[in-house]
Amino acid sequence: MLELAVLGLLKDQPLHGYELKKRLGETLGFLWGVSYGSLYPALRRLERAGAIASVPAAAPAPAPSLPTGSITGDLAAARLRTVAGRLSASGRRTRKAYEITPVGEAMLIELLLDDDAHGDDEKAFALRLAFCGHLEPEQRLALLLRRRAALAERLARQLRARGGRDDRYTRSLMEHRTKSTQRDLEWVDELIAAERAATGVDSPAAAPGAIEKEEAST
Amino acid sequence: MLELAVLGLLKDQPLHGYELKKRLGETLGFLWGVSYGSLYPALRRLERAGAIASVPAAAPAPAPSLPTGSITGDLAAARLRTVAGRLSASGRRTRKAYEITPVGEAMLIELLLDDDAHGDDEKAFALRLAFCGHLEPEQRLALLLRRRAALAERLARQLRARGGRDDRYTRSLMEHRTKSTQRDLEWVDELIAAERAATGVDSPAAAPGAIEKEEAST
DNA sequence: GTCATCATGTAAGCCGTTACATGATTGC
DNA sequence: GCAATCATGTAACGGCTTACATGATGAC
Repeated sequence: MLELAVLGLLKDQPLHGYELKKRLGETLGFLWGVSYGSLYPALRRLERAGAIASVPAAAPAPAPSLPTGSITGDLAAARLRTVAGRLSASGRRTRKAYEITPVGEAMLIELLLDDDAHGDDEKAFALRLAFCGHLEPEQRLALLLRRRAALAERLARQLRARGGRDDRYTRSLMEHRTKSTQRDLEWVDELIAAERAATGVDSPAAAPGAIEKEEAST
Repeated sequence: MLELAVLGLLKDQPLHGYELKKRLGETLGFLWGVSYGSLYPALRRLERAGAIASVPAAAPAPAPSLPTGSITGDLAAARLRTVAGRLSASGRRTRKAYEITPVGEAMLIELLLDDDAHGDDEKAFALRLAFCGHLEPEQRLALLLRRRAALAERLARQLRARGGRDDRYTRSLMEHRTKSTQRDLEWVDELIAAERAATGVDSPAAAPGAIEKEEAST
């Protein structure tokens, strides 16, 4: 799961560990916060697997002039820009930026499609959805449909599960959970509808509607 | 977290490991499914800590005649009743039922109140809510208020977090998550209101309104 | 020169999982 | 006796966390 997040972020641009952690915590932070103790080992694993490579000298593009709002964050960003400028001239000092390789891109696709879904299920889907822009339209649709099926099954189970603890609070909890699942289902249905509308309704003859931007090359 | 669930279930009645796992998977299953590999070690830990005790000969009350609906389940229940009848006469054969001790009840309260909340946060609260019937009304209210605060803070963070990946899917994801948090907040507010209505509005002078049933003794 | 921050990493541990091993009871 | 299920456990591992150790850089 961590690997999926890392590859997804590196697909956009090369980054070094520290910066990766920040993005994982800030821009993707509504998903989860990672710690160095898992991030750096993960980076080494990915490098050994050939999915990412230490980038030679390219200074990472330092977040196109969007102030974060946090004082320390912006100070850090300013300093980073300075450093990056020097680095492009003299070579980096201590930082190791990584870029994704073709192998890594293949792995990213695989992780996005992989049904196994290690871990949380909720978090796993959220992460996949956040990066599903890198998939082909049919693959994306398949991902959404699988999610829909899982949610539908869960809802059925929840509606069936009239048993066990009959406590005021437990009941309220179950009810709330069922409603949540229903809303999740509706949401995914909207996503599916939007997807179908964009790609050509249903038939394999797809209309050329580009949703956002889409690049596939290295 | 597992310990909280185990103690909460044992507070109602003595159970053996196998049955505990089933309840964790069925009646509380919307929370999570535990495996023997964590359940049995947890039981031994709790026993060593003096929180639970191997029950001498008492046959566990086999779920007061509520058919589960599942064929195998009901068959198993029937068999269990037979066995239990024999056991009460001749002593149990292989099963080890556990009952909660006063120490365990104290630990249960502590775990319910403990703010640390190891693990998932969502799951942790769901679990606490499922067993918060064992708390005093003020403690329960405090638990709900803390949850409310946590959700409010999360919502503020989510509303603030206008940055990072500006991707169609990520945006939809963030929006959906924000809505979910809002609904969770509303739900908790309802619970709080109900709690206040039941205990005496707000002042420490509590009205004697008993919501469900409430026992405190061993 | 010292402090805050950037930056990389290691070690130990937690909390859970899957897979495996074992054996008693009961229905057929 | 054989299979299914009830029932208890162990071993190995997985993924992530916290806490710790290290050091470079720049601001003052």
